[in-house]
Amino acid sequence: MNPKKVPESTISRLFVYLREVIELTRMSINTISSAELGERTNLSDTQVRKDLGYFGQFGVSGSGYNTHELKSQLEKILGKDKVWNVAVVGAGHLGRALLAYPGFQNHGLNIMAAFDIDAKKVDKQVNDIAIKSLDDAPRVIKEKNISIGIIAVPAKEAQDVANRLVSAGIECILNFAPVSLTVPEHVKIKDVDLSRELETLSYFLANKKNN
Amino acid sequence: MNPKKVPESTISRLFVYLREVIELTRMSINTISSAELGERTNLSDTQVRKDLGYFGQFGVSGSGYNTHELKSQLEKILGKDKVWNVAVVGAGHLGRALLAYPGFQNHGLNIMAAFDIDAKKVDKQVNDIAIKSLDDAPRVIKEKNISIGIIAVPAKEAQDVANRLVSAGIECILNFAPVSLTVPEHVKIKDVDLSRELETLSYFLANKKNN
DNA sequence: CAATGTTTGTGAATATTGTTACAAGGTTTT
DNA sequence: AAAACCTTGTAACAATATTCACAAACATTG
Repeated sequence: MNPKKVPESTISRLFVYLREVIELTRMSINTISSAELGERTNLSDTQVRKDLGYFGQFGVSGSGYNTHELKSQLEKILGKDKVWNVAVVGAGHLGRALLAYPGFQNHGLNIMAAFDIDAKKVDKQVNDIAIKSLDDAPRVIKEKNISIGIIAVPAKEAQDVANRLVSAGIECILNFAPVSLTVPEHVKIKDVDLSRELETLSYFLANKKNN
Repeated sequence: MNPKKVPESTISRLFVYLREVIELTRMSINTISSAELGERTNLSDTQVRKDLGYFGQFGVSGSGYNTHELKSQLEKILGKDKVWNVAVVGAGHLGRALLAYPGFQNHGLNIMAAFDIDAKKVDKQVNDIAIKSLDDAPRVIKEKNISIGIIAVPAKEAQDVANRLVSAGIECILNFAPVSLTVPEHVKIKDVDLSRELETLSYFLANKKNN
């Protein structure tokens, strides 16, 4: 299925292309060149072509890519036809923001459950989802066939939550806690560290001044 | 100040090391080897040494790194002695979660202002910060000497907001909107695209099944 | 329909990032 | 204080990722 190994950065960019191509089809633009698509996504034309090249030949020399075809090809490549069930652990500000975020549905991601250890939060309702005790997680994760877990708890508790999710059968984790989690080989983990992102910006600012 | 160009990924990892080293000093551990530090951060020992090597020689052959010294060196390198003022644009769920996030203060980041276009939200108070009209942004950004802007508005409005921030003098943008923004060369932009992160995970899941 | 202009797809060249290997320097043991 | 042991720092190497460059394919023009 993957003739040559595709870099993760390519996958990430494919989503960007798809987003743009969807916008183009909405605007009834039927054709786009790699150069234009690159311009719209702040990437080079070759980057666009090379990325797409991993998956076949969608373009037409002399005119470019048909946006409708490219859209459906990208959707197929990226598994947009599939739907995954997601659980959010941690019903603090961030967790609740995620529960309320409307974008997930459009991307084949169904938030099916939310968990917290705080008894005061348990059984409260956020956006049609009842917050459940973390102790119920193993059962609910299996019952509802959830395969993606989002960790939105404080750093201290994150490793424990990760362990519970993994032993409940979760295969992918999106981790918002600012710690390096240890998980078994087969579990895919992705860190989103907001402070770190901001701090990187502040490093950039600090060093800009020194020039 | 940068004898060799330092990869951004190195900078990002330095924050991870710092986080770990702070924890170590709290635990009164005074010395750590690159191997141990690597283990704690899920990185290789050489990676650790190479990253630190960009900035000088902090280690002692035979014993490792002094955690206290490493901590203060990293803090200096990463500009943790400096403080930056931040503005959040968009007071929806995400924007409010950011306003409520206690972590920023600890990282030399002061959220000084929040803006929204929705008149219903203007002048409401979130965590001691009054939400102001986006029209006030240029004035406030200059008055309060704000250099980092966080965009937490819907995709459609993001480019307009970016333009306003840039012309108000913002130098760094953390963008949560799922669009590719265009900004002048001198402005540093960082995208945090939650759907994209999750989608990458879902791509991973989709392709796992096919093996 | 030939001539000119575009644009793709991809090998080859380059650049960047990460890993290996090991000499040099420091620590601990006996 | 010699011997055995650890750990750093880095040069050489390997792996990845990106950019260049151009032939081949198609489109457009006169």
